Amino acid sequence: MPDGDQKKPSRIQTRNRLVILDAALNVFSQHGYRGATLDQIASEAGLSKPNILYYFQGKEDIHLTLLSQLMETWLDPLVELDPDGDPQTEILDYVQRKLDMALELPRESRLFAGEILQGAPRMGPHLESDLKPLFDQKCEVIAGWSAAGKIAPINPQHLIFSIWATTQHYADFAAQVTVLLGADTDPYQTASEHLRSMFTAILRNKA
Amino acid sequence: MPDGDQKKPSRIQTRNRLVILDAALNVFSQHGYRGATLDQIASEAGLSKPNILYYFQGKEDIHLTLLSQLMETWLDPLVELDPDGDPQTEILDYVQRKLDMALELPRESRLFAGEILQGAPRMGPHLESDLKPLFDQKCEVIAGWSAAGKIAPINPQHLIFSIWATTQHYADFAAQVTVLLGADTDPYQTASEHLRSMFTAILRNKA
DNA sequence: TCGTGGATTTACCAAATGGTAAAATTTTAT
DNA sequence: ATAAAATTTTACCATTTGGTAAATCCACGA
Repeated sequence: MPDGDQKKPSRIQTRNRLVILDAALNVFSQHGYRGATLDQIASEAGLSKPNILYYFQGKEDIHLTLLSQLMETWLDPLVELDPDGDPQTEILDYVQRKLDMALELPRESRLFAGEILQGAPRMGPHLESDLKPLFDQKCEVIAGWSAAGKIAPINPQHLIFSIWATTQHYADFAAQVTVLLGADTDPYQTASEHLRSMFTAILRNKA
Repeated sequence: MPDGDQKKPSRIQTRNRLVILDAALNVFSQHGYRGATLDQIASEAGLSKPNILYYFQGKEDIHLTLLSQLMETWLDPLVELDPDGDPQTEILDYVQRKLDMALELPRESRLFAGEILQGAPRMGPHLESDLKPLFDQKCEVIAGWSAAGKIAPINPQHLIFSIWATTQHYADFAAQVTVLLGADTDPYQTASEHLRSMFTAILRNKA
């Protein structure tokens, strides 16, 4: 009997929890936490509302589960940034990985964006405990490269912000991008080229 | 008797409509359209719920009014980009105006971001009719500068996306920025310098 | 000062919301 | 096959939601 189950989950449990989380990702990423309803999640999951509450303790539990799972995926591209690799390559590859992730997981990107937009009320602690240490660590790596003259002098913190902003923009603001580029245009190719050329210029910059 | 009033508004009307819109901006920008409640808006405005519905036809009317008013303000910095000015100066000044606006009007930035994040269900038409023509026009200006060799070769559409993304990031993701930079650090000065140096590098780029 | 129309409050309402209890059904191990 | 456990459904419930009707209050010009 699930909810706060300790034993290993049955096949049904595993399947239904996945189905519910997938449905919840659709709804939460589209309407935000307060705008999402259990009925909508239930309907999208093809289950009854009480059935959903059999697998999760409540609305907040579902949301929190999604955010926790997402955090790992989300930090992954930054984790892979290798202090011993070639600086230029490492950063450009990081940009590419972030862009790929935004385009492959737009719902996740929007869920994250929505939570931050609302002041991270349910994710503040995760930011402090998971994101900040990694961020600080990688900032030092980039600062080291910068100091050693391997890349242009640059503020590492704001560089990372710029990478996040420009890549996630294509997921979070997809509705706007689509209108402005035309529904037929696929932004991926051009976006990828633009970002590569842009961050190349920044890392080369001599002033 | 207001609501869809035709005659010129009284002092009380003007004041209360402003108070309501300000309160609504707080609530909508923090919780999104569906997550916002009339009770909350009323409470924040210091008025009763029926009193609010005396001035606006309903929740959607308030939201729509906010978005319409916002659109003008939001396009303004781009309107000011002068085709006859010095390209480098014009673009860097545009970046600066966008950053200033994000830091001075964070609620407006978040309201806008939230609406786009949710697929622009109530603003799609405005994007097509107001934003797109201006966007296309300014893209051609930049493309002209690029073709004339006055700035580096660059994709104008994605350049503008990058400007929007990097500047609005400081308003929309303020919760994250605050955690990562430390609550005591004021991001404005460093962000401004970073963005100026970054976009300078891009516009100078020879490849 | 008094009437009139604008402004506000009180008292509601139907629908939707997150959630629960318990009965009914299905799965699983024996 | 059958009992026990896991799963799902049915029938609710209290609260909140957007919104309305009507009574009341109040400002202000004649």
